[in-house]
Amino acid sequence: MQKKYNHKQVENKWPASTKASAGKHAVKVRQYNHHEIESKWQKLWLEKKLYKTKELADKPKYYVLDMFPYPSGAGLHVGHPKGYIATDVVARMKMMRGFNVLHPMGWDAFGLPAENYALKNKVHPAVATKKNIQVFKKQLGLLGFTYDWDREINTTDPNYYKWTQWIFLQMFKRGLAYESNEPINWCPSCKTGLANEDLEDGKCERCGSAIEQKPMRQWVLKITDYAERLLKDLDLLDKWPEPIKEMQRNWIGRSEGASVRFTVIARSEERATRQSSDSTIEVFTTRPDTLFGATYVVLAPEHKLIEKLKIKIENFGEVKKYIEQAKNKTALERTELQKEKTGVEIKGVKAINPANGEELPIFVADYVLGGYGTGAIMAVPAHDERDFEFAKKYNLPIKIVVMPDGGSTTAGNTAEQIVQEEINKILSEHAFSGNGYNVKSDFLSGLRTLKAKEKMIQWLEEKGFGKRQVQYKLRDWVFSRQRYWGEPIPLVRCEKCGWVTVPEKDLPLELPKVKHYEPSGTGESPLTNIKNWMNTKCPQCGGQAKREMNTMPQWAGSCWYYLRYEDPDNKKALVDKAKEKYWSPIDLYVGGAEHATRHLIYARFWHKFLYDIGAVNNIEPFTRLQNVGLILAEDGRKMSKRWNNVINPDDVVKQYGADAMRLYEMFMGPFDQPCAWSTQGVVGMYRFLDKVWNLKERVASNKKQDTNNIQYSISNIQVTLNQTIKKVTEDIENLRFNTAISQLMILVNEMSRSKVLDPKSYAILLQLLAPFAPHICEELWSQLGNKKSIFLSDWPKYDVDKLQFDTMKLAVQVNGRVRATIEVQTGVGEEEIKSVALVDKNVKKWLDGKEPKKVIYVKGRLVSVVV
RNA sequence: GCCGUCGUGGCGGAAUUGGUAGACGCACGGGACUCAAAAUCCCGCGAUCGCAAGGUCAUGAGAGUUCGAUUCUCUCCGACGGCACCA
Repeated sequence: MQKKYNHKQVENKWPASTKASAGKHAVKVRQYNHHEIESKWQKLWLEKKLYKTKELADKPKYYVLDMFPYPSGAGLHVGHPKGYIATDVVARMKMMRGFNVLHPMGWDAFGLPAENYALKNKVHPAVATKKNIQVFKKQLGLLGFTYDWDREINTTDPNYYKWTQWIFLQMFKRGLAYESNEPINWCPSCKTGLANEDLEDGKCERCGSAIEQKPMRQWVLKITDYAERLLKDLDLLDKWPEPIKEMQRNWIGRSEGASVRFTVIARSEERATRQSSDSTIEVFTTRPDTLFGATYVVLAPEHKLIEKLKIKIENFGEVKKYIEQAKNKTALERTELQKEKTGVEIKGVKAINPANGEELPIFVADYVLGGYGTGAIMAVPAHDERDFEFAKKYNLPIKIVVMPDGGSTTAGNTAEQIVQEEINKILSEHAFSGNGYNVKSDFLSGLRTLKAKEKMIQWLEEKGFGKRQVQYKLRDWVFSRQRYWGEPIPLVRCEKCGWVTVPEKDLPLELPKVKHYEPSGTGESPLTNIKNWMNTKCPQCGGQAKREMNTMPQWAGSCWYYLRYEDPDNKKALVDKAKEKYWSPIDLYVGGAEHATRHLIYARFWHKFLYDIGAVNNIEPFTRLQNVGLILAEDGRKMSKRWNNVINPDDVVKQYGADAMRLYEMFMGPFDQPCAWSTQGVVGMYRFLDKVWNLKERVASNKKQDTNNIQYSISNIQVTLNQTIKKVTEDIENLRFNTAISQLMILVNEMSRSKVLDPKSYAILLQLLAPFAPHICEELWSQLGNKKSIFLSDWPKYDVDKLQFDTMKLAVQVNGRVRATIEVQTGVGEEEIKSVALVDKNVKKWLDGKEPKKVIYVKGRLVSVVV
């Protein structure tokens, strides 16, 4: 792109006092005026459309993206832009390195917080959102980002959510969206159902209320169908932080094991007769090798078998009472009460252990979860801590079938006493849940745990008692919200046809504009009150029908937004045209680690689905992921209105300038680590920029008498300059901004020490600094006489031959301690260096006449002498 | 409880991945300039002994490998983050 600046608008005034020979105490020109420079260039960049992005065939593309913000009512604090600054630095450097860069921005504006804010302040969410976006946009504008605002997106724009709805429809058509009536997490304060991912310690992630379990009609997305791929493909993401991948692995929670069927019989205690029942209990276990140690079976309170066995159960009243109690516990209570396990025996029925035919008692207990596995377990108290606790409390038998390794015995001929000893040891405190070898296990006895598992699975499969099975902790995604401010779900309920999709041509299905949108709390969406919207015709048969009244959750819009930036006109049906994707996948994605198991899982899920239907051409959306470390307040706490410690970026920009603030946020520490704000730190950056500004006085003019000095300056500075080009380039690529800046400071310090400075070196400094401090560098660049923007210039390259000085200093160690420093010519060979080191007088002193045993030379570093 | 990350001056943090620990910045101390202050510039700045040259001790604690460890191994202590009755 060949853009030219109109320099009529830019006065290149050199300070009157500019003199190449700045004397020792020459009066300094005052600091640079950041107000003037920053607003001037922000305006010019915009006017000249420096950031206008186009698909170009002749340049490699680079797509760098921030997790787009939620435009809250509170505005930005200094922590928000940290990630945006980083992507901006990378974007600017990539631009200068010849890449065609896309660095867009948009708004994730649907969802609970926006709606709650609107309710509280008695404004319509649409109005509040619009206003908040304006504030955010203005604040971001002050920081001089490279956004192409022509590509701005907003998830609440019907033109946008048309495609959110479209994707939902595709999922529905392929059976990935289903209706369910299972109990779900219900927030009594937000008055809506929530997904597992929306909870924090059993509380609502948003408002902190205790979550209840409530059966409710809801739409659920079958993310579990993708569990295996979501897990496996993590291995492909070699540019993701390992901790984030680990968090996703844990969240998906894959475990291998077996499902085992226990036959249920009816046995009355008085009559001791055994009647068959046509029921079985299926359990999931990761330890099929311990099947011989099972001493009872437990059903979750939600287990359907209980109702089915009703007439056979002798103490049904008692059982029912327990189930009711369990139901009334909130998720929080259920986990908080884990110290004390409770349960009730279901009398009149027994389960048959398929391995040995033993009759086992059946319990109902809420330490078994209804939502995981089959909602039933075989209890092996000797080898599971929870079963152990429960068995102790209810005096149930504990049978040891696995022995820990070690001891003098070999598998197969275990001495009875040793076994008994181990048993006593184990039974005194804990279950033994580790691996070992089997005992008292019939055909498994003597086998090591891994082999025993395999053998048992084989046996179960042969006999038809069970099979190999994989389980995930990941649950399907509860996708409907009983709230107003979200995308309407494009489904219609017809009395005859059942659920029918809204035809694609009728999308977007717009959210009706209403006055009252308070949540009803009944489990129905507030949209229910809008009768003329709710009642509609069936698109299939034309009969009476009603719309789905729930809306989509906050995360829906952010699942695919990165694709929307591809399309500046917001018109094309780009979600279904894989081949037209120019920018995807994202080369660098930056955002907070708190999204590890929410947005980043949901988005990967949707992306894989879009891949399956041919809408995108790669299986992972985010090639490289980088986490931003939180900025804490000066007092070390989180920035919050509550603590009154929030720092507003507008104030910082006003006082010290956007460049100083950008520089400081990149310098404060390793990018991904949390760090406390320091206003003094910003002052330091301001001083640094001031130094850079004042350096221009030393840039030699064309006066002849400076020629010698320039030569001197060039040779003196060029090693540092080349080192700096190398380091800054590599550091920005690796997102190690703090060390890049410190290297720039080293260069500037050196330049300040020199009396004159050649314009070329100065220009290179400006180019290297420009991604961090774009305004001041652009200004100084233009003052050097450049007509084109510094960001259209080519990124400097370093000269490999000029990375080292002519001589190098080496440390000499004697027995591991540094005793001397020698200076040698760079090209000198190893043997010569060693002999130079050995004749050094300090080295001789420490050798004390002894002969060195060994002399080690580490290239360019040191010589180590061992005596 | 399980998984992960991390412990370096008064503070934020560097350290080429096993090679002179403390780069760079902040704070602090001294000096120059000034009537004075601010700003700016110069010098100093881990602890300790010494007038000095220089020595000794120092990267959470303890051990180990090595000529040499902030870096690798083991044990322990502490902080932060995630998950949590997931069978």
